[in-house]
Amino acid sequence: MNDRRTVFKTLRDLSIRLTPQRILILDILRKGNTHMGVEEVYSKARTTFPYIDIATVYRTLNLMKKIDVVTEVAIGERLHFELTHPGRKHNHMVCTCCGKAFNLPPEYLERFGEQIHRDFSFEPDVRNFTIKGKCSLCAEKSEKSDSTYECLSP
Amino acid sequence: MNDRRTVFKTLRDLSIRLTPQRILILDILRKGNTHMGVEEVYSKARTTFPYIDIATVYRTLNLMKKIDVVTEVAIGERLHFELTHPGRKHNHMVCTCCGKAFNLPPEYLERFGEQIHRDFSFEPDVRNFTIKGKCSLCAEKSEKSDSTYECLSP
DNA sequence: GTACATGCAAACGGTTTGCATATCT
DNA sequence: AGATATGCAAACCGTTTGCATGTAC
Repeated sequence: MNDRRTVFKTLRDLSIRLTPQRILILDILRKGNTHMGVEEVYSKARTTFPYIDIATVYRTLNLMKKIDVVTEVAIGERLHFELTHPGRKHNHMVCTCCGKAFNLPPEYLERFGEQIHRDFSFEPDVRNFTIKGKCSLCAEKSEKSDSTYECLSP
Repeated sequence: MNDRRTVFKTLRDLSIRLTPQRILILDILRKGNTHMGVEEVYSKARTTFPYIDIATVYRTLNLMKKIDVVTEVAIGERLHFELTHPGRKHNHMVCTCCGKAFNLPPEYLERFGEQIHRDFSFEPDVRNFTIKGKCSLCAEKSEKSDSTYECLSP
C-alpha cells in the first residue's frame, strides 16, 4: 500500500532524508488522491508551510518520480504527478473542455497494449497514457446551449 | 486530398495570404510526410529561405492548425505537427528510447474509442492520441547489450 | 560533524508577442 | 492603397540549476 509508513520506509531504505517539505508534499498528494499539477501542490503546500519554494516542490516530485513513489502523468501541457498506485496501473481520460480528468480502469489498456505488442512488436508503456476528449457533462452542455457553454480549448 | 492545390484553395477561401514562407512550410510538411518538430521545420526552411524567422514558423503552424490544415500531434514534450490527414485519422506510437514515431492504423483507435464511449460516455478525441513505449529494435538492443545501449530516457 | 536539502535568485529553453517594415491582394 | 505577414528583439512562463545556508542523520 501507499500509506505514509510504507513510503517513509522506502525513503529510509534508500537513505533519502525525510524532511518536513518532502513529507508535506507527499501528504498533499495522498490527500488529494489524484494527479495534481505542480502549481497546485505548491499552493497547497504554502498554506501550511509558507516559506517553501517551488524549486523544492519540483525537486521533490522529480526525486519521488525517480524512485517510483510518484508517477508522472501526461495531462495537459504541464507536469502532473500522483502517488504511484501500488498494484495495477490506471490511466486517464482528460476532458479538453472542462479540464477534469477521469480514471480509466487498467483492463482497458492491458488488452489494448497486448494487441499492439502482438501486431507491431511495440511495447507500450501503459503508465504514461492519457486520452483526451470530451466528458459526458461537457458534451451534453455544449449540445444544449449551442456554444454559449465555454470550453477551455474551444 | 491534401495536395498543394487544395490547400491553396482553402487558404484563399479564408482570405489567408499565400506568402512564400507559408508555402514553404506547408511544402516541407508535405514532403516530410510525417509529423515534425518546430525546430525541424525551421532548419529545413532555412536551407531554402535563410532569413525566415522561427516566430514565423510558429505563427504559421498555429494558424494552419486553427484552420485544420495541419494537426498538432502530442509527441514528446515539444510541439509536433503534421499535415492533417484528409480521411481517417491515424495515431502514433513513440519510442521513448530512440524517439522514433510509428503510425498506428485508425481501426485500432476507432474500436477502442467506441468501447470507451459506450462504457463511460466519454468521447475520446482520436486525433490527439499518442502511445509511448519501446520499439522492437530498442527492446532487442537493450536486452542484448545489457544497458550499454543508450536510451534517450533511461 | 558531514553530507545533503532548502531557499533564493538567476539561468534556461521553448513559445509568444510588440513593433516597425515589407509584402500580398 | 490598405490590410496583414514578416523579421527582429524582447517578453513570457514553466522548469532547472548554482550557491550559500540550514538541517537530518
